[in-house]
Amino acid sequence: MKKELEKTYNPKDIEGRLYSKWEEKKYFHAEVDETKKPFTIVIPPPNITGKLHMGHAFDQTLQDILIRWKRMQGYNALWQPGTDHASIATEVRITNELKKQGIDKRELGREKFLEKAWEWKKEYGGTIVSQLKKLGSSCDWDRERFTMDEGCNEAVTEVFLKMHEKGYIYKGSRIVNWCPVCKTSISDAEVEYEEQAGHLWHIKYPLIEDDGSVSTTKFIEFATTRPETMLGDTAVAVNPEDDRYKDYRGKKVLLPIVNRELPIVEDSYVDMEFGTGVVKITPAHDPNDFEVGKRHNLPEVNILNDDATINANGGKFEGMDRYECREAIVKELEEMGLLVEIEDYSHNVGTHDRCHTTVEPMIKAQWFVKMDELIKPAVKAVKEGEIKLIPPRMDKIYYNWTDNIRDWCISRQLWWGHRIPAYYCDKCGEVVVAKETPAVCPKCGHTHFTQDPDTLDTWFSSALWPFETLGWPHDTRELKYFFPTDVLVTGYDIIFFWVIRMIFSSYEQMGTYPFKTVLFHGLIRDSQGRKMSKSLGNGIDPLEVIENYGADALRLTIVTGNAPGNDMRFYNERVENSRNFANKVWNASRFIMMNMAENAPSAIHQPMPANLEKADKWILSKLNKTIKEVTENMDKFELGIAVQKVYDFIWDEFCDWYIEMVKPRLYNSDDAASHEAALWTLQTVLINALKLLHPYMPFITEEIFCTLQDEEESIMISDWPVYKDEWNFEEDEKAIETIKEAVRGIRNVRTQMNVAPSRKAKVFVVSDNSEVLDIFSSSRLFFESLAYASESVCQSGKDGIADDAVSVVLPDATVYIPFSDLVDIAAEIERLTKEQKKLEGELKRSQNMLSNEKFLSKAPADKIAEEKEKQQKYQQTYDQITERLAQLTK
RNA sequence: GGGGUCUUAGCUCAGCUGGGAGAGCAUCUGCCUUACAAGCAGAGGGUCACAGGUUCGAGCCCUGUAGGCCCCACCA
Repeated sequence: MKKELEKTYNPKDIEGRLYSKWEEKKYFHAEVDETKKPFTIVIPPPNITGKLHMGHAFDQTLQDILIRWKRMQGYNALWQPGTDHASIATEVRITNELKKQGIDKRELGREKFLEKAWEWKKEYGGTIVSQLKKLGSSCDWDRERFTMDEGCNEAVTEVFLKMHEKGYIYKGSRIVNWCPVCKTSISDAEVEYEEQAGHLWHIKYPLIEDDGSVSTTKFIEFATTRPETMLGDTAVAVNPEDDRYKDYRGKKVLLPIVNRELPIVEDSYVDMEFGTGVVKITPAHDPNDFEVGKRHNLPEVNILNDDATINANGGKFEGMDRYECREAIVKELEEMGLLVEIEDYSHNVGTHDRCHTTVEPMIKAQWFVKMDELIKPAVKAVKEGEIKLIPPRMDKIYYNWTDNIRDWCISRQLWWGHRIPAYYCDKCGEVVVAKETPAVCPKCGHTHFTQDPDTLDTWFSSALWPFETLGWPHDTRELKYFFPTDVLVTGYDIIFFWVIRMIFSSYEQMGTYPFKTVLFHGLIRDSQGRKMSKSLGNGIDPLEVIENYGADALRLTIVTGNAPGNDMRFYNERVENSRNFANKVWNASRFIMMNMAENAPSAIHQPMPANLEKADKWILSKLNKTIKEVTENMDKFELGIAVQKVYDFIWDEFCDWYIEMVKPRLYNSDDAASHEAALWTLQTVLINALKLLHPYMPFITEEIFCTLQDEEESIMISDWPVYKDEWNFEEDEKAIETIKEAVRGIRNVRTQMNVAPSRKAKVFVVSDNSEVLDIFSSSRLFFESLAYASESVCQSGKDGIADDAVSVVLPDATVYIPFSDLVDIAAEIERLTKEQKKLEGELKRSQNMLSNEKFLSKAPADKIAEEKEKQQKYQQTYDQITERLAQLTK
């Protein structure tokens, strides 16, 4: 039974229904099948705290396009989905929720807190998944994973143990970035630098004379942006080359307020050009000073509590907030006459990327991953092309990071996360790294242990994502079959956080790469090119876009006109255009269905009719080329170019030309064979075009496909079109192009002359070439309708054509349209002269090239042939115009 | 300081291995032509930032200049 499409395209009516159908039919599900080639993508797991944003939409669309395309090509396509526990983001969120209920996290205690967190995860963790589904994502939801599920925990523990054994994981007291609000250390990658207006306080410390007295005349002056850290100063430093301070060598200064004697040390770290060339050294609260302290054996005085208030080492300032203390100290120094000046100073301040609190460098005992050895295979993989980054410029960004790699701080002072599998003997403090609490201390034989309270950086578990989701550390069939994966799609903003860490983790644990290709995309920005952010309130909600325009329109917008790795500006006009295209496809399909006979079997499975007409062959040939090119572009991940070609083919060639060409045949059922041929072609081309479009616009293509031919279950499991030799019709392509050229010329002339569209005119096609005449006469039916002709006459001479007829000159024919009442010979001459001038220029360019011996000897043969052909066309057209002008001026 | 990247039509952007500059939106003109006014037909609009170089040939490759953006490191 023939079904019908709704009169108007309404995405809301179809999208939800089709997605449910796909899920029910298990089209997204992939099972190990040795007879088929696998194609695997693992999802960048969205945070469970997350709400769908444009970044997800970008990610998801690209992945879904690839997965759907490969599935249609016959691959066993698995898109492995899951979500991320996002330790800090989630913990902060839950802590705040509790606070609203008047519950303090610490008072609640770890166990109760985790219970709440899991409850929260259960309730909200599914939100993001249901939102991803709205985009049409064909993930294998049966295989959904969570970075903190049992399997992932097993994987994490396994990796921690192995790496600890190899010495890649160690515990050490180092300067770490400390967030005083989240009260945890964070990795270097999580620090975001912000330009902030601040001050440079010029301060001086008095010199201590040889006799031990404090000088009232000699001072060492320097500048600092953080005066409160003077409480932790344990030296001042100068450059050993700096002659200005050669008399101060080996001497001491007095730290005011605290009254501690500080040595003057010499260290090449000090930049002589900056300020006075003196730096105060606070080893416990500055990474550089920490290094200086190590070199000179300076004491480390920690002055801060975990919430960035001053601790007991700050003496009378104890309990003050760091900024409060800053003011108090400056005031006191001023009173003592030790404050030289205050200078406005803008500088970069490190902040926590999650809460934007200014981080404090602090010395803490933390767990680290030693990077120097681990990173080596990851560098090699990209250098030798085992892993391909797209676009290629990402290589350099990648190396820029790997070349400057530092050890990775992986411990977090949080509760929501994978707990570090390290146990401390309650008696002797011995550290045992193990899967479970050890029974007996290997050192002292004690039997009570306390587990390390810290959890691991979220990215520690995400780094294992490509293989832990497939069952590792167990040797599963899935792992053997689907791993290594094929493509990773993600934004360039997490190349350091995630991509690199997955690569080195995979080489370390699996001995091979995690994916062959990484397809990077950029950021989606607002219409003014600004980053979308909560504070600016300029974010565009993808769900709202879907609501207004449909998921297909959103997807098309995201992929159109974007080259890999580039940012894109997003605004509604672009989505509107996509929606209009969807509407175009819808209506063209509706038109074709309207012309199909009731109860007639769809033509798709009929063999190609023997009596295809020129126009039919032309569009088939065009389709054939489009199939070839689109597939090639997709093979190279040039999705923006590929979809543009599908768009142009459907709108320009198929809708604007072919459908218009066949209308007379459809409306006239006298010639049944011609009618059938047109219908067969319309359906064949439509179905194939829909298939090409399906990865980009899954819903609308499915709806049309199923309505058009209900014997097929779904377009998403149909075969991807392939180039067919029997669809290649070079001659017919050329013939139709000639007619198109004539039609365009006629329309053009009519517009210029202000001829009402309703006014039809007789058209004469004159040519010496009988083949050309044949083309026009055999295409008479549609040529006349497209060219607003009342009738068309093909002839070899000018018999019967008024001398003052308007002419459209083609390379091998001239079309005459007699408009006795509209003719303005002067205007006609002007128009033709203009055209002639244009051609003259083209001819000149062509002739110059062809008379250039170097071009002839060096250019490839096909380029030369192409140019010769062009020149011939120009010459023919030029000659005819000349002749025509001679007639008119006679 | 190190690295990356961009500069193409009024706007937003494509332009694949070098071979006569494209799209969408906007503008102008004419059309409700029985698939589509979310449409159709036509038009205008670009020294491809600038200066050199390589090449028979450069928007594309190389060097430099100017301006914009991004990332990394961070100097107190």
